[in-house]
Amino acid sequence: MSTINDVSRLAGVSKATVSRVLSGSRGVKEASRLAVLKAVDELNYRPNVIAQSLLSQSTGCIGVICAHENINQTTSYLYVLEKHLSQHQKHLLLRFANTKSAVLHALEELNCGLCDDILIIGARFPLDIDQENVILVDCMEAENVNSIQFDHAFAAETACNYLISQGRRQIAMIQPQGSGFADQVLLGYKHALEKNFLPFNRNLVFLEATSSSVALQELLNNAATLNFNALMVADEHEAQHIIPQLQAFNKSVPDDIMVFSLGGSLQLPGVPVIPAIEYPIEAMAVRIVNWLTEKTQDMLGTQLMRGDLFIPDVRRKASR
Amino acid sequence: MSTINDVSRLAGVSKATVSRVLSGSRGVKEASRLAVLKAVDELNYRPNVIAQSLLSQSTGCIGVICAHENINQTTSYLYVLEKHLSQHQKHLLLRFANTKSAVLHALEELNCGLCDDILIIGARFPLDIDQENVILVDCMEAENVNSIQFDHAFAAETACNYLISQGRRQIAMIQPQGSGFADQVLLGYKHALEKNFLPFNRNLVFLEATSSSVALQELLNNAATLNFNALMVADEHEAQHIIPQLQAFNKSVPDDIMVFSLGGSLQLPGVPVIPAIEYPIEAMAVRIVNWLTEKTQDMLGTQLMRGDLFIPDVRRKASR
DNA sequence: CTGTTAGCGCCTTCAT
DNA sequence: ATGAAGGCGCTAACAG
Repeated sequence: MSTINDVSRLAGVSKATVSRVLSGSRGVKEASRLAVLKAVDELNYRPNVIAQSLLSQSTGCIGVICAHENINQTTSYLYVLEKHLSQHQKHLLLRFANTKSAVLHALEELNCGLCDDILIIGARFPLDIDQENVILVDCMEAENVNSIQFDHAFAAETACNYLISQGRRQIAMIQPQGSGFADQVLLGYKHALEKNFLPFNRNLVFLEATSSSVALQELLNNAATLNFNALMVADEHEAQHIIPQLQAFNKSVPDDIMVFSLGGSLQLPGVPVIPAIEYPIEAMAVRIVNWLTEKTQDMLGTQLMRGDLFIPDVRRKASR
Repeated sequence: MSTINDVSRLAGVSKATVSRVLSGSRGVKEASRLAVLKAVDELNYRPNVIAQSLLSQSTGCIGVICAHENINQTTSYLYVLEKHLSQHQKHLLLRFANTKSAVLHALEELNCGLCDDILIIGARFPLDIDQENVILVDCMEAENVNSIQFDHAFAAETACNYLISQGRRQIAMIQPQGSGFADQVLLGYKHALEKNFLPFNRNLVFLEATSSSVALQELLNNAATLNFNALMVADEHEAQHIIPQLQAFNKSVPDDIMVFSLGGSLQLPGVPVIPAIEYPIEAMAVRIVNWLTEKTQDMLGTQLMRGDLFIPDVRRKASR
């Protein structure tokens, strides 16, 4: 790799002039400007970003630590994030970490000059971090200033309302252990019931379920008395586990039981499409990039991010 | 962030001594060693990797450009790669790029001092790159020295043999346009037929299919005469598109038609599990990391990577 | 054993 | 308009 010295020598000017030409060339004689450009082209010179980083004290690298349990959930995040970051000449440095210690370890490794800022996404365990350049996205227990959180109560309320509007008044709910949002979800769930003058049945609700399978079995064992006709689960992944089990018990989806995902739908080919709350990843990415570039407005933590209600289009079921 | 100067000042030694203590401290008086360590701890000092990189001319960053069409395919790659890379203190710099120009653009941006080496994964378009520090993984037309390629002919042959062993002698095949491996796959397919003394029926094979849907329709329209009972498709994604369409035509899978994926199975919950050729990602990651760290053995291009035959365990169908 | 010196490649004053 | 010099934070060679 050729350096600025090579260029300056070949062009017969000083390093300073080369630098000037390459960064907003103003106050440079046209002749030397051309000489520099020619030398640059000849040597195929590209300024070393590391040296620039050392000087500017910023690398343009954003560390992204994916703490989500199931990786498929993160894929769409990553794709959208990378798109927005690269549009702003920022680089995405990827890390996976499923436990608190793993996250902290990754944080340590990334946070020693390599990354300007760090995103932690989808952690389902408490994470007492309070660094200025770290922002938590969809993590639990983030009283931190820098965080983007989802409005799970609102999601649950919307979901209930939708289900009720579809004639489903016996709504069961399973939240896996350690989701971290059980109380918020329960709040929204209860709100919706209250507003619709429906009673709250404790036996329909499984918060902190060790196994969603077992919770489902318990629901099914009491199906005769509970008589539930809708089931809210945490995310698409859960839903796709649950649905075959319902079918195995001769419950058709959605006719007998409508399954609703509170955490987005993957919409992969081959899997049944179900109604869901879909969090606007694009909008989130925009908010993140804004914060990364502006750094002034701390509009991150001010308001919870609300998802959209996604309803499967039955007509398009078979099409691509 | 505190620098080595702060530490040396606080510890009352020179920068050099600090550096010595932190990197394989030998030949340092115990007293000053402890003083340095104390100062380091007090200031919470961590050496700036950028400055180190400038000196060592290597950043420990590996650029990974995902050129796969469908992102879900890349997720498992990324996860495994990141695991192996971070174990070797290397960082994964992620980029998505679906077109040749996008890949070249990303390459340009990553290849100016930021990344030591760059991986391009799953490009389905020709990519005439010949840089020492770039390695192509599962890309088409990689006569390049640095590449890991999959043995698609072997995969097709294995697939056919398996299908024939299952009593499926009328094997259809759909390869999407621009997969880049159509000829290799065809080779393996023909080999298997020959070795089993089966005739080759041109109408069963769709290479360079603009739309796999249309190809399937053509197959189904001629189902009476073709009478096919197996169908090989490029990957799981294709398979999950195809299967509902088969079912819509009252063909049951796998009873009437066994669908086989030549490019791995995602094994997501909710989607039917089908037989497939599964490429050993872990082994691939090991090979890649070996090359990145050793750089000596060019065992990358020497042999094609062969996949394993994956057969769904029917008994476990309903379990997690 | 330890401090001084000289750069890694770049950019930014400060003179000229 | 342009060159020389200094320094970003660190390490390696060279003296002591």
